[in-house]
Amino acid sequence: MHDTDLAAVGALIGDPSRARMLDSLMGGRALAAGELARVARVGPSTASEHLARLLAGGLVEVVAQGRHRYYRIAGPAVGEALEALSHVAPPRPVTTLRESGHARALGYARTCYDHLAGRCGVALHDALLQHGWLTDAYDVTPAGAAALAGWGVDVEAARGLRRSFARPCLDWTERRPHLAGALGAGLGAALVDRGWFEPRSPDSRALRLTDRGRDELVGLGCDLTRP
Amino acid sequence: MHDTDLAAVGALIGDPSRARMLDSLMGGRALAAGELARVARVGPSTASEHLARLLAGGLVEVVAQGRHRYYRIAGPAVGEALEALSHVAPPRPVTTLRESGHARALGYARTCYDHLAGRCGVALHDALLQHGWLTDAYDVTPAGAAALAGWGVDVEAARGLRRSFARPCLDWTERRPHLAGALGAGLGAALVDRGWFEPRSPDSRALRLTDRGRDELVGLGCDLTRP
DNA sequence: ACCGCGCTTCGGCCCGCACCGAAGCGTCCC
DNA sequence: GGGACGCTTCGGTGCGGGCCGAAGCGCGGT
Repeated sequence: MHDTDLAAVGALIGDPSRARMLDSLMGGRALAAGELARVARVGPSTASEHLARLLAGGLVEVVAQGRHRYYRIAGPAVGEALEALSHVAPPRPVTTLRESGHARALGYARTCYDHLAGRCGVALHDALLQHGWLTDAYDVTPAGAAALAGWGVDVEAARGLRRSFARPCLDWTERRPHLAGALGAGLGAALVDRGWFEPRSPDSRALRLTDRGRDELVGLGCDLTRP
Repeated sequence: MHDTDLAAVGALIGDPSRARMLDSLMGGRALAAGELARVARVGPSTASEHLARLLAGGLVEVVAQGRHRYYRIAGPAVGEALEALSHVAPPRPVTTLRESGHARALGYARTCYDHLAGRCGVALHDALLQHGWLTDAYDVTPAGAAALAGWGVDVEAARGLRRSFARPCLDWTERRPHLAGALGAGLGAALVDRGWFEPRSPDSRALRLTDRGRDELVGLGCDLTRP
């Protein structure tokens, strides 16, 4: 039996350089150490030390490919913890036009570890419920499974994974749920594969909704208007 | 529009003294500054400074009563964030027999901000579902509402609150859901009022299951055996 | 009114951690 | 094979934050 060391994990997240790294990794992609040094705005040696701490603390995992070392978030629980923390984190007022655009983009569509979040994520979640493809017990109906298969989402495969199948994940920008779990992850990947969303940059969580994506989501009844 | 400052909230939690305070406050009661100084094992002046930071950061709120200042967790979102962080926090191995007992007690029954958690919390959640008092969409059936009313839980009042009615909260010791939301909070309070659970100490999250509570829960079909 | 108590604020001290540059190791490419 | 590149480790530096004791303020009780 053990107790947990909240202070240790808080301190890991509590450094600005490490927080910037985790923030980028929440985009769901694995990033190389050099890239993480760049987003954190520190030198390579400093980044190495920070990454060693995140690794030892279990928040990230690493895969070596030749001389490149790719780091990624260690699993859904870490993603969930960071998203939950975002709800209680103080706002950081934006000071430049560039930051303002980035914050707006995050609020519209972004990756929350492995699934779609933001305005678009919440609208999609609502539409799935509205169409009866998803039940309010977060199960998929036969009609829903058929429709999602048309999008390239294998619902049965998602069901067989050793993680939560589908569940609401409270969106920090919308304050309403978007879809998480194995189903949310499958959907997020499929919608990028189909070209409905594309990454805004290689090291950011923000996604861009393409014209095709907008047409499809609006056709589905998603309310994408900005509040 | 704004972005969040993950580092700032991480740093708040990342100090051992402040983490100990938050840990105690997750017991759901408001604690006086002097009590928090004691649990954090620092002097009054240091405790004041830490509390000022937690207050400024929005993690706690304060109520003054005469010369006493009572601090408590600022709301359910903070409780949820701390619980989610507990899932990814490194284990802190216990080094004394006293700590070992405390850790075991936490795993058996504890307050997770305002609802019952641990083995007992999960067993109760499962029994509510098993009896059909709670649906898998986390709504209460008429039979459930009647039964819970018999326990002193006003289900309709819980439904009218400006917070999530009922939802699963993943338990960090059991790795399965216990019941959270307004319903979980009402239930937690009622079971303490009825003497099924009592606090182990004034500044700890750990609860003791009374003989009466055990009889009632076992009679309900709860599996309280330790793994 | 006076004293004790709870709590906060302030100034000073010290330790830990983030940072850097340099050096070293391994991989990749020509 | 040699050089460039990506990354890690190490030693040294400096700064920030936690800690304490002292002082001050307000409340409660006699």
